[in-house]
Amino acid sequence: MEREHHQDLYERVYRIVQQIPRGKVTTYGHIARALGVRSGARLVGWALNAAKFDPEIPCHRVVNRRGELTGKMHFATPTLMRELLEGEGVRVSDNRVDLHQYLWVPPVVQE
DNA sequence: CTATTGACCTTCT
DNA sequence: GAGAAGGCCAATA
Repeated sequence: MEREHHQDLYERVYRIVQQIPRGKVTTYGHIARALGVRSGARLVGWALNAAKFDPEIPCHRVVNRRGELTGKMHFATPTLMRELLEGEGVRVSDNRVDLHQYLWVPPVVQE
């Protein structure tokens, strides 16, 4: 049995982010909860920050619990995240998306 | 090595 | 219902 290292956790985060359907978004808390760490939502942010230059990972589909685009300033341009979401049909108003309409809950990862 | 910060969340007041 | 505090894990100074 392999012990869980942080790299494995990062890999799981990337895997879930890649599974986010186009036109949908999810939150850091849901990803952390799907991974089993209830209060490890900040880790998701760090994981995405480490792979924000990877085009294979749609980091723009991850928002905070309020639906705000808190990570937009960490993209190449401050408006890139919003433009990517709008390009997928997600309506962004006041730097915020409607989670009741676009939220996608990731399945719980079982090992 | 300790202290502070960070793309956050839950719970208590 | 809104606001404050605590907690969690990892990275940086």
